[in-house]
Amino acid sequence: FTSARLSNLKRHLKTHSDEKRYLCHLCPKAFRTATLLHNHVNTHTGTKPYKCSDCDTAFVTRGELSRHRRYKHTLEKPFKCTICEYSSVEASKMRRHIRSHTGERPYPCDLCSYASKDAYKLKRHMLTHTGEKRYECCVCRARFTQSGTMKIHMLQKHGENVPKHQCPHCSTLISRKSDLGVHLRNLHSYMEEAIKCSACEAVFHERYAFLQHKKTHRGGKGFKCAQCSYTCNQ
DNA sequence: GAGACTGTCGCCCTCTGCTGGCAATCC
DNA sequence: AGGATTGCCAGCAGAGGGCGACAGTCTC
Ligand SMILES: [Zn+2]
Ligand SMILES: [Zn+2]
Ligand SMILES: [Zn+2]
Ligand SMILES: [Zn+2]
Ligand SMILES: [Zn+2]
Repeated sequence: FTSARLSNLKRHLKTHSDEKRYLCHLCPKAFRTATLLHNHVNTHTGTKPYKCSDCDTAFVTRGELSRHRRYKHTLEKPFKCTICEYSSVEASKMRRHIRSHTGERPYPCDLCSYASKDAYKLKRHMLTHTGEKRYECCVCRARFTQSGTMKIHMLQKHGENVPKHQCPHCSTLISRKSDLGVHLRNLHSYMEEAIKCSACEAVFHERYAFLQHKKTHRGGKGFKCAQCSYTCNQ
């Protein structure tokens, strides 16, 4: 702790020494100031004097209520990113966001070369070293490392009449959206170097069109050379 | 002193989307 | 029969939202 004024330092030192003269009568905890004790007692009694007028949540302090109202109701976001359109309610969120532009990674892992842009991702990453799987499917008891992974397991394995994703370029139906992305990249993206059909002179820049074309050589209508792979349709 | 207000740190949650092993399918 | 292909799947990282708590300051 550092401070420009000696008086502040003296006051700060008190926080280390004769602290916690205010005792909670409902539990063993103690506090430095009456206000802190008061707020703590409110957590026992559930007393939250500041009620939101637009929903039924309530808070211990006025500041918490006003932040809540910015998040949920007024959507006022005072902190604006100078690089993109993002804005945030809290300054710390903006600092965190800026790192997604700069790529700065201040949270290195002690056990591998990974470094994270925020504390939460590092903490989550550490679970990969311990092997902990803290989420369990309540139906089949399978375990997962992240809650979102379990959620999609629940949906895909135990869900009923889950809609699949229709590929916009062919008739394939795919369960997961991200797997449709893989499908699109593999079969429906433009390829710089063309593929030539081994049975004719046709040339393609899209894998799906190439595979569709190859099927036209099948079905017994073609004439196939017995010595090599040459075929033709006439 | 006791509140009120502000700025900050930290915890934990969700939504999102890519990766690579695996097993089913196809030819 | 056997290799190539490809959706299924869990693992795992990117980004952002919401709240609890507290230190410092100011006002009364
Ligand atoms: Zn509200
Ligand atoms: Zn930005
Ligand atoms: Zn690591
Ligand atoms: Zn399950
Ligand atoms: Zn398709």
